[in-house]
Amino acid sequence: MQFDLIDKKLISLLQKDSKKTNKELSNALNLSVTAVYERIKKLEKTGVIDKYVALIKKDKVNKAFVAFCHIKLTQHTHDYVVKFEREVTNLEEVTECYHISGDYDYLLKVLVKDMEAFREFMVSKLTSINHIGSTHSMFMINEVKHTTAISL
Amino acid sequence: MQFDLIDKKLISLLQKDSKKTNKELSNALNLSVTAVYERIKKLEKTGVIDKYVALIKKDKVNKAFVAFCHIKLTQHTHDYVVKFEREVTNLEEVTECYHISGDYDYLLKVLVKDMEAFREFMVSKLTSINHIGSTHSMFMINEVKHTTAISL
DNA sequence: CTGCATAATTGAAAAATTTTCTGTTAAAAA
DNA sequence: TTTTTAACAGAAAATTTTTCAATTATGCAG
Repeated sequence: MQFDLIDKKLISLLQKDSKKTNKELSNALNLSVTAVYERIKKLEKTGVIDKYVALIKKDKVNKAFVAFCHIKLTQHTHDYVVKFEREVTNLEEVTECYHISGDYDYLLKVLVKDMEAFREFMVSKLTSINHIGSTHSMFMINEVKHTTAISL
Repeated sequence: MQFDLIDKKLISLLQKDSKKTNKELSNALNLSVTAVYERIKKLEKTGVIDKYVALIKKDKVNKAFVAFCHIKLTQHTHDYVVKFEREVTNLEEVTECYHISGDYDYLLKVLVKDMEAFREFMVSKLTSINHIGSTHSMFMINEVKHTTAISL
């Protein structure tokens, strides 16, 4: 699907605040409420808009400690990779896991309460997954920028 | 603020799908619509819920190429740090920027169209920021897991 | 344990929003 | 130019959010 300027503005607005009413959007876009409604439906149907979510402040729910873990596997057989990926996905502390190029195979984002919780996570959860060769963790000192919005 | 089981379920549901109606939520939680409404309002007022957003599929908007950039500064004077952080924040390709511990100072998540666009980003945007000592980039091969939901 | 104050819950009414519908206009294709 | 299709607008219908008044639960001081 291809976007005109109105679509781009609309997507931008919805990425900032999905609770805006169609009337508010229609004002911002100089369109009728129905036109906005139909455009949004189209964005949903074509899968441009994946879903609508509430974003939670992590410090309000005791998950202010963020770690980035680089992980290397011992082997890269299909079975090992699939198993590793499944087990990592099932860890609730892991919010993101990317297979990446470079020295390490994976990059994980891990959210926990504090360093102690992270230690516990490493010892009893992460390193208990088999076939992990080595890990290297970095800790977030400050979140300079973090947006879910993609600019287009 | 402190959460009971209902709050936790509610937060979990809203993190998955913020478009659920209060009636649907009230069914799932065995509560009245108003009770759900009041609980949500409280979560918003206390800042637990930061905001509501639409999540876009990056491959649908030509931003399927994801890079993680490690960056080291030449110096760490207050001025340099502040300036770097401001300029990086202003780059639309950078969706995330974390000040981190370890060998490098920052970790960036960069969204662009393809490798060529990334090259252009590096040459004309990122490295044109002063006081960058060195960079090390990794490229996403596959997104194994990526959720905005924090489990609690 | 009792009474008071506060907080949470409920159902119903009111207000606002979403969704549908019909017809019109604009744009693209024949 | 004519035909077809897509996008748009306004109004009605359906649904949802929000407010309101009253009730029930909860915590605390006496």
